[in-house]
Amino acid sequence: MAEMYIRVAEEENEEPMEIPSEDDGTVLLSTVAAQFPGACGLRYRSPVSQCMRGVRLVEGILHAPENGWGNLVYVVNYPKETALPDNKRKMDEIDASSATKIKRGDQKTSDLIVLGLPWKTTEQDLKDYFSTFGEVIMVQVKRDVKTGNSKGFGFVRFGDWESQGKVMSQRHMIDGRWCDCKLPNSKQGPDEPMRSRKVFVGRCTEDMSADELRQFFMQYGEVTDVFIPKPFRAFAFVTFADDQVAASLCGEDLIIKGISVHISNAEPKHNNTRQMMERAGRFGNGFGGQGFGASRSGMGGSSSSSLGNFNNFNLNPAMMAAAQAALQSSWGMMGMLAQQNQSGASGTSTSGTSAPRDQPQTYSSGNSNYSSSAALGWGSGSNSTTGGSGFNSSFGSGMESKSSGWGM
DNA sequence: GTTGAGCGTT
Repeated sequence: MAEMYIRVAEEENEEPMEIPSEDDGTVLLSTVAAQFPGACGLRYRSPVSQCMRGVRLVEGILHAPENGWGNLVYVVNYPKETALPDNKRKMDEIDASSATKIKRGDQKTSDLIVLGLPWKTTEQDLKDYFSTFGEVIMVQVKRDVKTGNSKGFGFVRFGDWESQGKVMSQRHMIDGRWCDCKLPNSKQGPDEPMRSRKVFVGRCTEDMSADELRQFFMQYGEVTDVFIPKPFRAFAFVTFADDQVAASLCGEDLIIKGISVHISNAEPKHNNTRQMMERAGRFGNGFGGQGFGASRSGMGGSSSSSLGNFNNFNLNPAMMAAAQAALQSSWGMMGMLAQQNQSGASGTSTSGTSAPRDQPQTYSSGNSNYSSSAALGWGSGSNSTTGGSGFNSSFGSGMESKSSGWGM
């Protein structure tokens, strides 16, 4: 079938945009969503019945009505009535809604990190590419100071919120590589696990591509990220723009390409103190025999000082500081392994290797290898002034050592 | 085979 376009608009009487179809005459929901972020379907007014009709949507693919797409204007469906993008609101509505929007402060743009850049990509290349989405007010390519080589990532900032949203909601082919644009870790506030926007997708099969997953999950809400570990491990992560969408899917079994996958909440990536503490608590009975971090619900709330939670245990401040230092240092937990038995210490160290980039990379920044030989003594000895139990008990489980951000 | 890469010399 020859290339064709269907006409799509935000509202029935608004100026339509032409959206390309696939060779087989279907239209991908992702194609629609690329122009209308958050779109979850299409509808149209039947010339016969004068009623609105939904367009058939199967696993991210929109199928033409019986007599083909024709010249009708298709109207975008959004998951919720309120999801209409602000820039499409009518003027009087803007005045009404902008006050609350601005008060919430979620209109401000932020630097976005651009991951996966080809080594050769320059700031000019970035600017040229991203300018098609809106006004670009800053681009950077991060380089090794000594060599001047690109580190393979950069930053971009847009002048307006809508451009930023659109850029974050899709992948980008830049100089021949797929790149992702996300909020950098430094800008991601601490996110309560319970309100995570990311879900874990278990029982994936190898033939489910990231793109297919994105198209599938798009029906529930705007998808901002899909992650499939390589090599294949039968699971994936899908991040939504809206935490409520993520929450609503948890526990569900969904059928993708005929396969039942299981959705559950994504465990936090263990790379910050609190999360490591919580996790540590789940393994060997850590501190004072109490378990450590309590359950999520128990810990909840205070996004501020994660150390505050230590007050529940009889550890003196020096130990608390040292504990945090140890957790964040490249020694990870190893430094804290007391001379004791390691009860559950086989751990889940993801093979610290691999640089699965398809371009040769030579100048890597090594962080890694915690040689298990050196055991810092953490006995009950001289440190403990508060008498109580020290760090005697085992602190098992291989912890990774990197420290960066709130990866959710 | 059910828990993830990489994050900014200001």
